[in-house]
Amino acid sequence: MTEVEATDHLILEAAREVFLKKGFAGARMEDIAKTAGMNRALLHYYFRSKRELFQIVFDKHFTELQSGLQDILSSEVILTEKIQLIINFYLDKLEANPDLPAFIIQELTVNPERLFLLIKEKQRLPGRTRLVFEEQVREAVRKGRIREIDSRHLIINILSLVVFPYIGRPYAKMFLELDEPSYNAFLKIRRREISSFILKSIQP
Amino acid sequence: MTEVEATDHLILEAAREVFLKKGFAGARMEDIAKTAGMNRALLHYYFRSKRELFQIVFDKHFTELQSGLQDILSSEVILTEKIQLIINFYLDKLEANPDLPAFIIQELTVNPERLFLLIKEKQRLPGRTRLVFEEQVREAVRKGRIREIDSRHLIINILSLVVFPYIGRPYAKMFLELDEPSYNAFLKIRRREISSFILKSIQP
DNA sequence: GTCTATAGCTGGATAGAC
DNA sequence: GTCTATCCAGCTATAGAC
Repeated sequence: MTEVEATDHLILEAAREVFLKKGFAGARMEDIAKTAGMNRALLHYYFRSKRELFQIVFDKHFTELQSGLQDILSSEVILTEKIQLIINFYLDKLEANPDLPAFIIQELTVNPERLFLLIKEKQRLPGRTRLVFEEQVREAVRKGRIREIDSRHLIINILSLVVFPYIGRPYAKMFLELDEPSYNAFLKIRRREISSFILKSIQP
Repeated sequence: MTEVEATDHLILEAAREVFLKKGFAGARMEDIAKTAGMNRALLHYYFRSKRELFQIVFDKHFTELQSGLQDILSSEVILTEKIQLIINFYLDKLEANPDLPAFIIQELTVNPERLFLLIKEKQRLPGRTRLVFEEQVREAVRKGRIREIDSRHLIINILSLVVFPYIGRPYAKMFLELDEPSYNAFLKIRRREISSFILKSIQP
């Protein structure tokens, strides 16, 4: 790694940290600079603008999540195991980056057009992989292995149960009256809870 | 209603509209003023600051949601019906105010301390009503009417399934490749889907 | 009460010395 | 490449005329 690459990397790490915690609007170039151990001017020397820096961080995280999900959806494993894989893939990511969902959702809400550019760029429309999953669900229903259910609702249900406790963390903490460590413990146990909840609900 | 009250009300309505759509940081006093048909100076004449205006709007919506939920949780109806009531209460609110969850979550994420002030002010800790619900769930489990489940996970599951499709709307729309009207239709059907999903998953 | 004008601050971006 | 100094836009908030 050359020195420039190393500095690039240092800045991107700092940017990741600050943007994930504060979002685009809330983040200050000053904070990123300090975290990276330099001043604002140098930041702008390496990356023209705040927006550019943000896009790099955002695109990396979003693409990682999305292509991970699509890989699993289009893979050739039986339905129940596939559901398990999705849950574990997401929860692993979220345990490592608890702020990730809020970060992504907030940006998509402010800036929904970006999504289509990103998807087109990566040449990977969700439709195709979703159709594979849809067919698999229909097949399972036909064979009587699960109850009648629309695959779109199923996938949204899975994502809801996995992601909401992270986006809604401050609310859930208050409601359940748990402090940070207790809430994290709650989330740990929850991994198993989500699986059985979903598997139970699609039983024939 | 006096003239002052009418103007107050006019401003609060405008503020509600703008804050819900843009959040605190994204909202501009100029936008609120225009929506209310006046200029910024007059806004400041009626409400000292942007923060004050925001708090009024936020507190009203949050308290409404929260006390509605607590009323249902502590009411005396059987468990399955109670679940149904929660789902319908939330979905009615969300259909009328699709931006509400993102608005609330975003503020709580940036400003979690406010929550405790709000709760204390209203003299209404969630703990007590949660305990009623907890006991009800335990009772249902004991009587073999539902399977063994932790009431805390159950309530978080319900909220997840109801709220996520609204917070994650831009993501879900892209993933399911639906335009705005189709997605709204999807959400309409979903109301029934959520009920059966939950009720199925807690069967003994 | 309602307006115009403007003060004052915050924060992204750039110039220019080293 | 890295820094200090500075510019400038955007926005909240207030002063002051009417």
